[in-house]
Amino acid sequence: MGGSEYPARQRLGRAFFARPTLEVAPDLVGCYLVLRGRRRLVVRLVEVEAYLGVGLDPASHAQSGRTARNGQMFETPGTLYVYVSYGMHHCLNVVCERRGMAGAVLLRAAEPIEGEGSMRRRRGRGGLELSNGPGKLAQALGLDLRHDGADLVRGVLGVWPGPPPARIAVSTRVGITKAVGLPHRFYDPESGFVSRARTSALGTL
DNA sequence: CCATAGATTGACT
DNA sequence: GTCAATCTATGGA
Repeated sequence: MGGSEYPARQRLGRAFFARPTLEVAPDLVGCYLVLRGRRRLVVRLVEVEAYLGVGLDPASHAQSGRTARNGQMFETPGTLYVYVSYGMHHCLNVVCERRGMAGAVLLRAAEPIEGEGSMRRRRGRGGLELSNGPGKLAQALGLDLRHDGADLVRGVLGVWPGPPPARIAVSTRVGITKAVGLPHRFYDPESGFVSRARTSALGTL
């Protein structure tokens, strides 16, 4: 045990992320996101959304090709894509697909597992408000544009396998106005930290 | 150049 | 329930 493992097995490697975004997304639900800093922060991912590549997904930042903002979506799988939402919040995405092909999974909500005090200090509030939304999660972890491009396979931030949820619910994505019907949101229906808990699931995996 | 929408949140009626 | 905050990207004049 040398601090590179949480809780016991190895972190997810490049091959996990270098797959179609719609395969990676549901597999991330139940995984641990671990940040090694002054303190170790650990959260359990409970809600994610898939965003596809050029010409494949009108709601995706990559829909119309590469720009200054979305460049990381086209880069190495297993890296972090961070963007600023509504000019003030940060959102975290895990880059998928092979290099050159855009695709990313938005991390929408997670349960605090370790370092909750640190997260509460950053958020200025606690309970569900700690991390039950994409902007809240990024703020709780102290992640922003400086972390755009961070390597999840080798860096201080990583993803570890966790006990798989009993069920994974599928629904349409939250807060978009294009491609509203696509079933690209995946979450653990048993978690109270899921945002927009009232939205009804289309089914379960 | 100007207008507007947006993968959101928090404060307020 | 409504709405403002605040910045990027995009589309039209």
